Amino acid sequence: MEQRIDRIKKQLHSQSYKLTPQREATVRVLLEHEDDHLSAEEVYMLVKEKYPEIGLATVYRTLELLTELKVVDKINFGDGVSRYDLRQEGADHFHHHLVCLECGAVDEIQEDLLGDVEKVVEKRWNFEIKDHRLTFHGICYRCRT
Amino acid sequence: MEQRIDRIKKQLHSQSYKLTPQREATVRVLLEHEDDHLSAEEVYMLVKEKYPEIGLATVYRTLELLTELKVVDKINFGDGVSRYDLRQEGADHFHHHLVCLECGAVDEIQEDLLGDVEKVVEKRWNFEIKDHRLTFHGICYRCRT
DNA sequence: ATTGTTATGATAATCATTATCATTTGACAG
DNA sequence: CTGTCAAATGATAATGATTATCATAACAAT
Ligand SMILES: [Zn+2]
Ligand SMILES: [Zn+2]
Ligand SMILES: [Zn+2]
Ligand SMILES: [Zn+2]
Repeated sequence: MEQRIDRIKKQLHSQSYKLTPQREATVRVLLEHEDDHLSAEEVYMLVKEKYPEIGLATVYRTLELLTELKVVDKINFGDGVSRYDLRQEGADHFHHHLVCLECGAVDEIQEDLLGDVEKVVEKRWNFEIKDHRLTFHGICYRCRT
Repeated sequence: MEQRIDRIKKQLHSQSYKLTPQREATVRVLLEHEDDHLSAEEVYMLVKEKYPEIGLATVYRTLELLTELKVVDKINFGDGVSRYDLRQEGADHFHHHLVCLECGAVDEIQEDLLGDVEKVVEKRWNFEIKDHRLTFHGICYRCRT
């Protein structure tokens, strides 16, 4: 945890940003909820517990900054809000998601399943892939009877 | 075109919805811009050209209805708006997208590249796939020097 | 201490989408 | 034909997420 924050701190410094207490509190919340997919409002509520004076705008700004630095990914599952998802450290690809139509759960697939597909796309469509988003919608293992 | 509208009409009727002039005008716009990825506002502007009395709310309602009927798919590329994409007729899977980070172009991949991946997900994660969303972000063939 | 830059918090503004409601349309019964 | 009723529409208000604004605070570097 502390080392992870330290590395994010260094990453911020390398672009001459500071790790202010507000930003650190926000990063801690994200780390503590690594498996969730929190909206800005949800992050705000959680950060307030450890840093009650923080403003909503600061949370938005911090999330935007972390997105720029590729510490988090901003994703959208079609409900009205953006959600923020911590990247696996050092992962060169963004993980995939399983959204259950029954119970709404969002599970993650960390494995890179797209290696072969990406080769095909690069070659056949002459497209230089930088990133991807892959989400499956269906029925999760819990909801299958 | 006409046959296509006729089939959509039947599909509507089968759920006891009517193909009103407003709805037909909206469907025509979608058919005429099959390769684009229009926002509700953009559809509204285009429909107004042939049906100036139409209201924005009606366009939203029609797009929602067509989404329900799976005539169109609602997608989100991360700019602030939802976009509506006509499904290939009879296609059981939703096509994929190539978003260019350079010029903003959105190209389509109609082939189903995910067959093998989906088998793996169904088996290894015990997840019953109903639909998917796959988007690649990168540099398109036009922008590669 | 002075200056200048960056970050913050409160709040207003924006903008896409949804809800409301009076009116219109069109199918259908008598 | 009229009258009736549910569905659909259009104008507009309301909502809700996100962004912009701006005065103030933090803080590093003279
Ligand atoms: Zn995730
Ligand atoms: Zn489930
Ligand atoms: Zn498309
Ligand atoms: Zn391009």
